[in-house]
Amino acid sequence: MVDKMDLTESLEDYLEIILKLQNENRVARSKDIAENMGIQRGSVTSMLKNLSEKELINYEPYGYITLTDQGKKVALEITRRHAILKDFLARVVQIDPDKANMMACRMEHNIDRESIDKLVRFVEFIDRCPRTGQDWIDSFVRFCASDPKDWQTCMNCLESCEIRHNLNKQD
Amino acid sequence: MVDKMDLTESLEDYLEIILKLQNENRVARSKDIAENMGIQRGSVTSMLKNLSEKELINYEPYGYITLTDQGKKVALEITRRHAILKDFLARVVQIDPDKANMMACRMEHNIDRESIDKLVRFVEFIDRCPRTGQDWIDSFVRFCASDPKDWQTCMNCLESCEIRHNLNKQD
DNA sequence: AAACAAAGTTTGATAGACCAAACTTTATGA
DNA sequence: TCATAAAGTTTGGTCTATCAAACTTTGTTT
Repeated sequence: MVDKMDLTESLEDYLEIILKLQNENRVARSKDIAENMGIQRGSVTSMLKNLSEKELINYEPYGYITLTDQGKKVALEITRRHAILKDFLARVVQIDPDKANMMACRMEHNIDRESIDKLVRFVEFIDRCPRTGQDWIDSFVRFCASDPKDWQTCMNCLESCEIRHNLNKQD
Repeated sequence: MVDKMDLTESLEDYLEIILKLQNENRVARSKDIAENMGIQRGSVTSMLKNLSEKELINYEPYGYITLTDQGKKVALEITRRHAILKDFLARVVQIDPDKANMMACRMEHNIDRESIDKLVRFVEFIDRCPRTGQDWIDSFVRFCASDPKDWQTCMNCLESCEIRHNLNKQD
Protein backbone atom coordinates (compact mmCIF):
# COMPACT_ATOMS: atom_id res chain seq x y z
CA MET A 1 0.00 0.00 0.00
CA VAL A 2 2.85 2.35 0.82
CA ASP A 3 5.07 3.68 -1.93
CA LYS A 4 8.26 2.25 -0.50
CA MET A 5 7.20 -1.39 -0.39
CA ASP A 6 10.09 -3.77 -0.55
CA LEU A 7 9.23 -6.38 -3.11
CA THR A 8 11.32 -9.44 -3.80
CA GLU A 9 13.06 -9.79 -7.14
CA SER A 10 10.56 -12.44 -8.07
CA LEU A 11 7.51 -10.30 -7.35
CA GLU A 12 9.02 -7.48 -9.38
CA ASP A 13 9.54 -9.90 -12.26
CA TYR A 14 5.89 -10.87 -12.13
CA LEU A 15 4.81 -7.23 -12.30
CA GLU A 16 7.12 -6.62 -15.23
CA ILE A 17 5.72 -9.56 -17.16
CA ILE A 18 2.13 -8.72 -16.31
CA LEU A 19 2.71 -5.23 -17.68
CA LYS A 20 4.13 -6.68 -20.86
CA LEU A 21 1.21 -9.09 -21.32
CA GLN A 22 -1.28 -6.39 -20.46
CA ASN A 23 0.20 -4.17 -23.16
CA GLU A 24 0.06 -7.00 -25.66
CA ASN A 25 -3.38 -8.44 -24.85
CA ARG A 26 -5.16 -5.88 -22.62
CA VAL A 27 -5.10 -8.44 -19.76
CA ALA A 28 -2.64 -10.97 -18.44
CA ARG A 29 -3.41 -14.65 -18.01
CA SER A 30 -1.98 -17.15 -15.60
CA LYS A 31 -0.83 -19.50 -18.32
CA ASP A 32 1.07 -16.79 -20.20
CA ILE A 33 2.76 -15.63 -17.04
CA ALA A 34 3.90 -19.18 -16.36
CA GLU A 35 5.17 -19.54 -19.91
CA ASN A 36 7.03 -16.24 -19.84
CA MET A 37 8.75 -17.12 -16.60
CA GLY A 38 9.40 -20.71 -17.54
CA ILE A 39 7.65 -22.08 -14.46
CA GLN A 40 4.62 -24.27 -13.73
CA ARG A 41 1.11 -22.83 -13.77
CA GLY A 42 0.58 -23.85 -10.18
CA SER A 43 3.40 -21.69 -8.97
CA VAL A 44 1.83 -18.62 -10.48
CA THR A 45 -1.41 -18.76 -8.51
CA SER A 46 0.12 -18.26 -5.09
CA MET A 47 2.22 -15.37 -6.32
CA LEU A 48 -0.88 -13.75 -7.80
CA LYS A 49 -2.55 -13.96 -4.41
CA ASN A 50 0.51 -12.41 -2.89
CA LEU A 51 0.52 -9.52 -5.37
CA SER A 52 -3.22 -9.14 -4.92
CA GLU A 53 -2.87 -8.85 -1.13
CA LYS A 54 -0.32 -6.11 -1.69
CA GLU A 55 -2.88 -4.40 -3.93
CA LEU A 56 -0.54 -4.44 -6.90
CA ILE A 57 -2.83 -6.41 -9.20
CA ASN A 58 -6.56 -6.89 -9.67
CA TYR A 59 -7.16 -10.58 -9.26
CA GLU A 60 -10.18 -12.83 -8.81
CA PRO A 61 -9.89 -16.63 -9.05
CA TYR A 62 -10.38 -17.76 -12.66
CA GLY A 63 -10.46 -14.14 -13.79
CA TYR A 64 -8.18 -12.03 -15.90
CA ILE A 65 -5.33 -10.14 -14.33
CA THR A 66 -4.56 -6.44 -14.55
CA LEU A 67 -2.22 -4.13 -12.70
CA THR A 68 -3.57 -1.63 -10.19
CA ASP A 69 -2.36 1.95 -10.48
CA GLN A 70 0.25 1.25 -7.84
CA GLY A 71 1.31 -1.99 -9.52
CA LYS A 72 1.60 -0.27 -12.85
CA LYS A 73 3.76 2.41 -11.32
CA VAL A 74 6.17 -0.18 -9.95
CA ALA A 75 6.12 -2.20 -13.18
CA LEU A 76 6.90 0.86 -15.26
CA GLU A 77 9.81 1.74 -13.02
CA ILE A 78 11.31 -1.76 -13.28
CA THR A 79 10.75 -1.83 -17.01
CA ARG A 80 12.47 1.51 -17.37
CA ARG A 81 15.48 0.31 -15.41
CA HIS A 82 15.61 -2.82 -17.52
CA ALA A 83 15.62 -0.83 -20.75
CA ILE A 84 18.32 1.55 -19.55
CA LEU A 85 20.56 -1.25 -18.33
CA LYS A 86 20.11 -3.31 -21.44
CA ASP A 87 20.81 -0.41 -23.76
CA PHE A 88 23.93 0.41 -21.82
CA LEU A 89 25.27 -3.12 -21.68
CA ALA A 90 24.48 -4.03 -25.26
CA ARG A 91 24.94 -0.80 -27.19
CA VAL A 92 27.73 0.80 -25.20
CA VAL A 93 29.67 -1.99 -23.50
CA GLN A 94 28.99 -4.22 -26.51
CA ILE A 95 27.90 -7.22 -24.49
CA ASP A 96 25.99 -9.83 -26.48
CA PRO A 97 22.31 -8.71 -26.60
CA ASP A 98 20.92 -11.87 -25.02
CA LYS A 99 23.44 -11.79 -22.21
CA ALA A 100 22.90 -8.07 -21.76
CA ASN A 101 19.22 -8.80 -21.41
CA MET A 102 19.79 -11.48 -18.82
CA MET A 103 22.13 -9.27 -16.87
CA ALA A 104 19.66 -6.41 -16.99
CA CYS A 105 17.04 -8.81 -15.62
CA ARG A 106 19.11 -9.34 -12.51
CA MET A 107 20.44 -5.82 -12.09
CA GLU A 108 17.12 -4.07 -12.47
CA HIS A 109 16.16 -5.23 -8.99
CA ASN A 110 19.34 -4.12 -7.32
CA ILE A 111 19.98 -0.64 -8.51
CA ASP A 112 18.66 2.37 -6.68
CA ARG A 113 17.26 5.57 -8.13
CA GLU A 114 20.41 7.58 -7.70
CA SER A 115 22.59 4.98 -9.41
CA ILE A 116 20.30 4.46 -12.36
CA ASP A 117 20.19 8.22 -12.79
CA LYS A 118 23.99 8.26 -12.85
CA LEU A 119 23.95 5.57 -15.50
CA VAL A 120 21.46 7.54 -17.58
CA ARG A 121 23.73 10.56 -17.39
CA PHE A 122 26.74 8.45 -18.28
CA VAL A 123 25.10 7.11 -21.42
CA GLU A 124 23.81 10.57 -22.24
CA PHE A 125 27.32 11.93 -21.84
CA ILE A 126 28.83 9.28 -24.09
CA ASP A 127 26.20 9.95 -26.73
CA ARG A 128 26.39 13.74 -26.59
CA CYS A 129 29.97 14.61 -25.77
CA PRO A 130 31.78 15.33 -29.05
CA ARG A 131 34.80 13.42 -27.77
CA THR A 132 32.80 10.24 -27.65
CA GLY A 133 29.52 9.65 -29.50
CA GLN A 134 28.76 6.90 -31.96
CA ASP A 135 32.07 7.03 -33.80
CA TRP A 136 33.92 6.52 -30.54
CA ILE A 137 31.72 3.49 -29.81
CA ASP A 138 32.57 2.27 -33.31
CA SER A 139 36.24 2.57 -32.43
CA PHE A 140 35.60 0.47 -29.37
CA VAL A 141 33.91 -2.14 -31.53
CA ARG A 142 37.01 -2.31 -33.72
CA PHE A 143 39.18 -2.43 -30.61
CA CYS A 144 37.16 -5.45 -29.45
CA ALA A 145 37.16 -7.11 -32.85
CA SER A 146 40.91 -6.98 -33.19
CA ASP A 147 42.65 -10.19 -32.33
CA PRO A 148 44.37 -9.64 -28.99
CA LYS A 149 47.58 -10.89 -30.52
CA ASP A 150 47.30 -8.51 -33.42
CA TRP A 151 47.11 -5.03 -31.93
CA GLN A 152 47.61 -3.36 -35.28
CA THR A 153 43.98 -2.38 -35.89
CA CYS A 154 43.74 -0.97 -32.42
CA MET A 155 47.08 0.74 -32.69
CA ASN A 156 46.08 2.38 -35.95
CA CYS A 157 43.00 3.79 -34.29
CA LEU A 158 44.89 4.91 -31.22
CA GLU A 159 47.50 6.60 -33.40
CA SER A 160 45.01 8.54 -35.45
CA CYS A 161 43.31 9.56 -32.23
CA GLU A 162 46.58 10.64 -30.80
CA ILE A 163 47.34 12.71 -33.85
CA ARG A 164 44.05 14.49 -33.34
CA HIS A 165 44.80 14.85 -29.69
CA ASN A 166 48.18 16.41 -30.34
CA LEU A 167 46.70 18.76 -32.89
CA ASN A 168 44.35 19.97 -30.22
CA LYS A 169 47.19 20.61 -27.80
CA GLN A 170 49.11 22.62 -30.38
CA ASP A 171 46.39 25.09 -31.31
CA MET B 1 34.57 -31.38 -7.85
CA VAL B 2 34.12 -30.40 -11.47
CA ASP B 3 35.27 -27.02 -12.70
CA LYS B 4 31.86 -25.90 -13.88
CA MET B 5 30.01 -26.32 -10.59
CA ASP B 6 27.03 -24.07 -10.30
CA LEU B 7 27.21 -22.46 -6.91
CA THR B 8 24.50 -20.30 -5.46
CA GLU B 9 25.16 -16.63 -4.94
CA SER B 10 25.32 -17.27 -1.25
CA LEU B 11 27.94 -19.99 -1.49
CA GLU B 12 30.04 -17.76 -3.71
CA ASP B 13 29.77 -15.01 -1.11
CA TYR B 14 31.03 -17.38 1.56
CA LEU B 15 34.05 -18.29 -0.57
CA GLU B 16 34.79 -14.64 -1.21
CA ILE B 17 34.69 -13.79 2.48
CA ILE B 18 36.71 -16.83 3.48
CA LEU B 19 39.39 -15.76 1.01
CA LYS B 20 39.41 -12.29 2.50
CA LEU B 21 39.67 -13.60 6.07
CA GLN B 22 42.30 -16.12 5.05
CA ASN B 23 44.38 -13.34 3.54
CA GLU B 24 44.02 -11.27 6.69
CA ASN B 25 44.49 -13.95 9.34
CA ARG B 26 45.90 -17.01 7.54
CA VAL B 27 42.67 -18.91 8.39
CA ALA B 28 38.98 -18.08 8.53
CA ARG B 29 36.80 -18.57 11.58
CA SER B 30 33.10 -19.22 11.84
CA LYS B 31 32.47 -16.19 14.01
CA ASP B 32 34.20 -13.80 11.61
CA ILE B 33 32.31 -15.20 8.64
CA ALA B 34 29.05 -14.64 10.50
CA GLU B 35 30.06 -11.09 11.36
CA ASN B 36 31.14 -10.28 7.82
CA MET B 37 27.89 -11.54 6.38
CA GLY B 38 25.73 -10.07 9.12
CA ILE B 39 24.14 -13.39 9.99
CA GLN B 40 23.98 -15.69 13.03
CA ARG B 41 26.83 -18.07 13.85
CA GLY B 42 24.50 -21.02 13.60
CA SER B 43 23.70 -20.30 9.99
CA VAL B 44 27.34 -20.50 9.06
CA THR B 45 27.92 -24.08 10.20
CA SER B 46 25.56 -25.71 7.74
CA MET B 47 26.97 -23.70 4.87
CA LEU B 48 30.48 -24.73 5.84
CA LYS B 49 29.42 -28.37 5.67
CA ASN B 50 27.92 -27.68 2.28
CA LEU B 51 31.12 -26.08 0.98
CA SER B 52 33.14 -28.86 2.53
CA GLU B 53 31.08 -31.53 0.75
CA LYS B 54 31.77 -29.73 -2.50
CA GLU B 55 35.47 -29.86 -1.59
CA LEU B 56 35.79 -26.10 -1.76
CA ILE B 57 37.00 -25.66 1.82
CA ASN B 58 38.95 -27.67 4.36
CA TYR B 59 36.67 -27.99 7.33
CA GLU B 60 36.62 -30.07 10.50
CA PRO B 61 34.17 -29.35 13.32
CA TYR B 62 35.66 -26.85 15.76
CA GLY B 63 38.64 -26.38 13.48
CA TYR B 64 39.90 -23.50 11.42
CA ILE B 65 38.73 -23.02 7.85
CA THR B 66 40.82 -22.72 4.72
CA LEU B 67 40.05 -22.83 1.03
CA THR B 68 41.01 -25.84 -1.05
CA ASP B 69 42.82 -25.19 -4.32
CA GLN B 70 39.54 -25.44 -6.17
CA GLY B 71 37.81 -23.18 -3.66
CA LYS B 72 40.55 -20.62 -3.91
CA LYS B 73 40.29 -20.66 -7.68
CA VAL B 74 36.59 -19.87 -7.50
CA ALA B 75 37.07 -17.27 -4.76
CA LEU B 76 39.76 -15.49 -6.75
CA GLU B 77 37.54 -15.41 -9.81
CA ILE B 78 34.62 -13.91 -7.87
CA THR B 79 36.90 -11.44 -6.15
CA ARG B 80 38.33 -10.39 -9.49
CA ARG B 81 34.88 -9.81 -10.93
CA HIS B 82 33.93 -7.82 -7.87
CA ALA B 83 36.97 -5.56 -8.20
CA ILE B 84 36.40 -4.98 -11.91
CA LEU B 85 32.73 -4.18 -11.45
CA LYS B 86 33.33 -1.90 -8.52
CA ASP B 87 36.09 0.02 -10.27
CA PHE B 88 33.90 0.46 -13.29
CA LEU B 89 30.81 1.58 -11.39
CA ALA B 90 32.60 3.88 -8.98
CA ARG B 91 35.50 5.30 -10.98
CA VAL B 92 33.93 5.44 -14.43
CA VAL B 93 30.18 5.69 -13.98
CA GLN B 94 30.74 7.75 -10.83
CA ILE B 95 28.29 5.83 -8.70
CA ASP B 96 28.71 6.38 -4.96
CA PRO B 97 31.46 4.00 -3.78
CA ASP B 98 29.33 2.21 -1.18
CA LYS B 99 26.49 1.70 -3.63
CA ALA B 100 28.94 0.63 -6.32
CA ASN B 101 30.26 -1.93 -3.89
CA MET B 102 26.81 -3.25 -3.10
CA MET B 103 25.91 -3.45 -6.77
CA ALA B 104 29.16 -5.24 -7.55
CA CYS B 105 28.27 -7.74 -4.80
CA ARG B 106 25.13 -8.69 -6.64
CA MET B 107 26.44 -8.50 -10.18
CA GLU B 108 29.57 -10.55 -9.56
CA HIS B 109 27.43 -13.69 -9.42
CA ASN B 110 25.51 -13.00 -12.60
CA ILE B 111 28.09 -12.07 -15.15
CA ASP B 112 29.74 -14.63 -17.37
CA ARG B 113 33.33 -14.74 -18.49
CA GLU B 114 32.72 -13.25 -21.91
CA SER B 115 30.78 -10.29 -20.51
CA ILE B 116 33.29 -9.48 -17.79
CA ASP B 117 36.00 -9.60 -20.43
CA LYS B 118 34.03 -7.10 -22.49
CA LEU B 119 33.75 -4.86 -19.49
CA VAL B 120 37.48 -5.07 -18.87
CA ARG B 121 38.11 -4.08 -22.46
CA PHE B 122 35.62 -1.24 -22.19
CA VAL B 123 37.34 0.21 -19.14
CA GLU B 124 40.72 -0.34 -20.76
CA PHE B 125 39.49 1.47 -23.85
CA ILE B 126 38.19 4.43 -21.86
CA ASP B 127 41.48 4.66 -19.99
CA ARG B 128 43.75 4.29 -23.00
CA CYS B 129 41.95 5.87 -25.92
CA PRO B 130 43.23 9.44 -26.32
CA ARG B 131 39.70 10.64 -26.96
CA THR B 132 38.64 9.58 -23.48
CA GLY B 133 41.01 8.92 -20.56
CA GLN B 134 40.98 10.59 -17.18
CA ASP B 135 40.29 14.11 -18.43
CA TRP B 136 37.21 12.86 -20.23
CA ILE B 137 36.03 11.23 -16.99
CA ASP B 138 36.69 14.55 -15.27
CA SER B 139 34.45 16.21 -17.82
CA PHE B 140 31.77 13.70 -16.98
CA VAL B 141 32.16 14.53 -13.29
CA ARG B 142 31.60 18.20 -14.08
CA PHE B 143 28.67 17.26 -16.29
CA CYS B 144 27.16 15.40 -13.31
CA ALA B 145 27.94 18.16 -10.84
CA SER B 146 26.21 20.84 -12.85
CA ASP B 147 22.73 21.66 -11.67
CA PRO B 148 20.34 20.15 -14.23
CA LYS B 149 18.63 23.51 -14.48
CA ASP B 150 21.89 25.28 -15.13
CA TRP B 151 23.46 23.67 -18.17
CA GLN B 152 26.10 26.33 -18.50
CA THR B 153 29.01 24.34 -17.09
CA CYS B 154 28.13 21.42 -19.29
CA MET B 155 27.60 23.60 -22.31
CA ASN B 156 30.97 25.24 -21.83
CA CYS B 157 32.60 21.85 -21.86
CA LEU B 158 30.62 20.65 -24.82
CA GLU B 159 31.49 23.78 -26.72
CA SER B 160 35.18 23.50 -26.16
CA CYS B 161 34.98 19.87 -27.13
CA GLU B 162 33.12 20.78 -30.26
CA ILE B 163 35.72 23.36 -31.15
CA ARG B 164 38.35 20.64 -30.93
CA HIS B 165 36.16 18.32 -32.90
CA ASN B 166 35.68 20.81 -35.69
CA LEU B 167 39.38 21.55 -35.79
CA ASN B 168 39.94 17.89 -36.39
CA LYS B 169 37.48 17.76 -39.24
CA GLN B 170 39.10 20.76 -40.92
CA ASP B 171 42.62 19.42 -41.10
C1' DA C 1 42.61 -27.66 37.61
C1' DA C 2 37.97 -25.56 38.12
C1' DA C 3 35.07 -22.11 36.49
C1' DC C 4 33.63 -19.19 33.11
C1' DA C 5 33.51 -17.10 28.68
C1' DA C 6 33.87 -17.47 23.90
C1' DA C 7 33.40 -19.98 19.84
C1' DG C 8 31.17 -23.49 17.44
C1' DT C 9 27.26 -26.78 16.71
C1' DT C 10 22.64 -28.71 16.80
C1' DT C 11 17.80 -28.52 16.59
C1' DG C 12 13.44 -27.05 15.21
C1' DA C 13 11.19 -23.50 12.88
C1' DT C 14 10.21 -20.02 9.20
C1' DA C 15 9.91 -17.67 4.62
C1' DG C 16 10.23 -17.52 -0.33
C1' DA C 17 9.85 -19.75 -4.47
C1' DC C 18 9.27 -23.42 -6.76
C1' DC C 19 7.40 -28.51 -8.53
C1' DA C 20 4.25 -32.48 -9.63
C1' DA C 21 0.03 -34.26 -9.59
C1' DA C 22 -4.73 -34.26 -8.54
C1' DC C 23 -8.55 -31.58 -8.88
C1' DT C 24 -12.07 -27.78 -10.34
C1' DT C 25 -13.79 -24.38 -13.33
C1' DT C 26 -14.40 -22.38 -17.84
C1' DA C 27 -14.38 -22.63 -22.85
C1' DT C 28 -14.88 -25.10 -27.28
C1' DG C 29 -16.85 -27.82 -30.75
C1' DA C 30 -19.36 -31.42 -32.69
C1' DT D 1 -25.96 -29.68 -24.71
C1' DC D 2 -22.63 -32.58 -23.32
C1' DA D 3 -18.01 -34.36 -23.62
C1' DT D 4 -13.54 -33.00 -23.77
C1' DA D 5 -9.74 -29.89 -23.68
C1' DA D 6 -7.65 -25.97 -21.75
C1' DA D 7 -6.91 -22.96 -18.08
C1' DG D 8 -6.67 -22.24 -13.35
C1' DT D 9 -6.31 -23.93 -8.47
C1' DT D 10 -5.12 -26.82 -4.53
C1' DT D 11 -2.34 -29.84 -2.01
C1' DG D 12 1.66 -31.68 -0.24
C1' DG D 13 6.38 -31.66 -0.80
C1' DT D 14 11.32 -29.80 -1.74
C1' DC D 15 15.27 -26.71 -1.50
C1' DT D 16 17.94 -22.71 0.03
C1' DA D 17 19.02 -19.72 3.45
C1' DT D 18 18.10 -17.96 7.34
C1' DC D 19 16.87 -17.43 12.80
C1' DA D 20 16.64 -18.32 17.97
C1' DA D 21 17.76 -20.95 21.56
C1' DA D 22 19.76 -24.84 23.67
C1' DC D 23 23.76 -27.26 23.83
C1' DT D 24 28.92 -28.76 23.39
C1' DT D 25 33.63 -27.93 22.83
C1' DT D 26 37.68 -25.10 23.36
C1' DG D 27 40.30 -21.37 25.54
C1' DT D 28 41.47 -18.34 29.26
C1' DT D 29 41.89 -16.81 33.90
C1' DT D 30 42.88 -17.20 38.33
